[in-house]
Amino acid sequence: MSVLCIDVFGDGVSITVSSEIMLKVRLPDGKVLEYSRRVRPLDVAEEIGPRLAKATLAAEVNGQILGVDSYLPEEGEVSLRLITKKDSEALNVLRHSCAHIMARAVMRVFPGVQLAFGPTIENGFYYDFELEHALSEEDFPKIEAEMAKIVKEDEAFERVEMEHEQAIKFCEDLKQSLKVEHLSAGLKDESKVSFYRQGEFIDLCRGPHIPSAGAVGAFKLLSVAGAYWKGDSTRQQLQRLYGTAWFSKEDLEAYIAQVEEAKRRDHRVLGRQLQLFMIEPNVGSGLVFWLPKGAVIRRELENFLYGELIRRGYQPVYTPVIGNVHLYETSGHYPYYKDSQFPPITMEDGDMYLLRPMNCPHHITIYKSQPRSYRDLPLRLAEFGTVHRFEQSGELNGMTRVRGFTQDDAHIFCTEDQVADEFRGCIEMTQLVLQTLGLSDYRVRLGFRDPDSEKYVGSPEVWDKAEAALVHVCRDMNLSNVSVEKGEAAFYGPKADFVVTDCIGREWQLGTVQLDYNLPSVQRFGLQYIGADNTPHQPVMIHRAPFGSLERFVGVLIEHFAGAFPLWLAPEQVRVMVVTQKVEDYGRAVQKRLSEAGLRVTGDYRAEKIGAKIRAAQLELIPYMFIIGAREAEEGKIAVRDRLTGDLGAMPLEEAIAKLQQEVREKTIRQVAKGSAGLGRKNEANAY
RNA sequence: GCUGCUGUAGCUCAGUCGGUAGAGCGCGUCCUUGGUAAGGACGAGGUCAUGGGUCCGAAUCCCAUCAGCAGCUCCA
Repeated sequence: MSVLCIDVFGDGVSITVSSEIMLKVRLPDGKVLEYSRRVRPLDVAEEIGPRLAKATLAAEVNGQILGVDSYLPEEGEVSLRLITKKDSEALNVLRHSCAHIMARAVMRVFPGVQLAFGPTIENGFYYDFELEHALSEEDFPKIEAEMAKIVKEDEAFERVEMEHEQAIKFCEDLKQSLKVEHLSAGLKDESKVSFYRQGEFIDLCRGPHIPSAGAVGAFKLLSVAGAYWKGDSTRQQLQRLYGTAWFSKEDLEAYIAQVEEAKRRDHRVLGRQLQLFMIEPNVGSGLVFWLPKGAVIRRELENFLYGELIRRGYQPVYTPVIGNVHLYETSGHYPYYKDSQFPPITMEDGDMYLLRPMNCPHHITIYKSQPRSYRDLPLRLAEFGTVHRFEQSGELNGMTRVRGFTQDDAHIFCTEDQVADEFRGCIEMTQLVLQTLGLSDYRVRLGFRDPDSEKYVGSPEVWDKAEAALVHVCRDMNLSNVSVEKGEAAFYGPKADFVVTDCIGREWQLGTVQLDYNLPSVQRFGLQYIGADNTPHQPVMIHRAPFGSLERFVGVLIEHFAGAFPLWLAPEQVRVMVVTQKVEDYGRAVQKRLSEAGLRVTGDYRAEKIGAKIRAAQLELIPYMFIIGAREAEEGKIAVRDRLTGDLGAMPLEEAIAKLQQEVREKTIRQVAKGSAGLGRKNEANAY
């Protein structure tokens, strides 16, 4: 008698099934539930009788899905991961099943469709199809109606296993040529593959699936787009249909609300509304104009970082934004990256100049300009360096993906012994930057080399040493959320990328610290320093940029703060407004005093009601309003209004100035209210 | 670069069957001088992305180009 043990992933429930349809559920508290008719696998098993082994197994107790999967218990005990509804994994299972349901519906609406792949992604799923008809949103209601029908019918997902050859034949009979290709290419080494059947629909699939379609509580088709077969841009393009699915309607609604929130925070929208930046197609795609208000934010960030650079022993430099092509030939970037560079400028004498795509060769040029001693190291050269890369047109996106951008770049030249300390310093600086801006939710991705790949330069020993140093530093610093990803290294060395999650859950790769044993090498720039032993040695380089680029960083910040910047970054910190024009003179005097106190201030002396002026300032996300009426003018005070909390009452001007100056000095971040984007929300005064 | 969608006033958008353009916000002027999220009146503002084509006639239909959006591919 074969027994199937289901090991539970996560919270310690275990289920045992015998071939005689016996099932026990052991809960974490030790209690054992005898199986009941409500346990799904038994229902399915009974339907197919002796073919229990082929049944899809899933466990549902008292209406809760405990787990899903299906396996053939051939001999003895088989271990099977079981997923509880509480696990994030359970949603993925649900969504993948929903992808099958969607594919089934599409096949019903558009017979003859070819199926490609249909995996889950964050917050949803997609399925790639090949079909003549160009899918559009107009087709969604039809497909969704068919999906709803399938969910309502609540048919079970059934696992079917086949020998490899049998599977190929099977897919040929189904006329699913993409599946045939996948079986004979990607899966060619598998002796056995599985399919999942649901009614008339059957699809090559590893599983697992929900027990039956009814478990899908809510779903919605989202969009359709092109995607290449097997992710290869040289192969045919398929139609990718995106959708999302949840256990309940409430979850779906919450998700849709979150998407709406993201749209309202879109830096491209806020950037225009708040007059932070613009892009003018007549000048060029992907070329950013920093408008006066955006320039304030950038300058404040630069000043902040500049102070840190000096404190940490960096030496700021300025270098040319173009350079002779030879430089980039030596670095190895040209012509290797030719396609993503602006084409070189060719002079009459044949000399070629390149708009620099990176700053490193220029800093290296400074290093090389004189002999270096070990006493000079570490040499830390910093520059807000503007670079240009000709990104493909479809890759451009607001400020987060542009063709001209400024890196808060620096290159550290040091000895191998100094690598660990320097690396630590870079990480600390990046942490400080993120912490100061309230981007506290991030992970550090250590990109290591893939030992089986040959695209990396340098000896394995050096790599091992570098990677070990990184791990050591991260461990030593007690960094949480560090993950090692093999194959993610730069070709010249391992790196640590800071992947930041903003306040609505999206991930952005911003800061980076990279170890480089390649560019200093004899094959490249042949950098040297004279060691204590009076012989030449090769330095190690560290490339680092805490922000990554000012453009992307500010783009992310706009969305993170929903345009409502902390006081020290706010383009306009205070607005003085008068209740009546009779006190305009006093208002202007207050404005002048604020300006002298170093605050960025404007005044609103229009012949408008005070309510209208307040509203305008609220919508412009100005942190403080100093309101002046006859009373204040008489008492020599101002009435302070806080954008977030409203009227703070009257206070002496100097007291208010001190309060604001302190807030600027401390770079205070006042609550970023989730669910409030700031602009465009009407009749929701409390949201601010 | 690829697939699909989109392009009308500074912004957000409407414009039916093809008959040479409209709203709100914003902007300007005037009236109003007020107490914590919108006072009123009047006015200016558009070669309907650009270039071709069909038609008596094109914002509207067709083609091309450019740009934007979503996704793919890419990201030193």
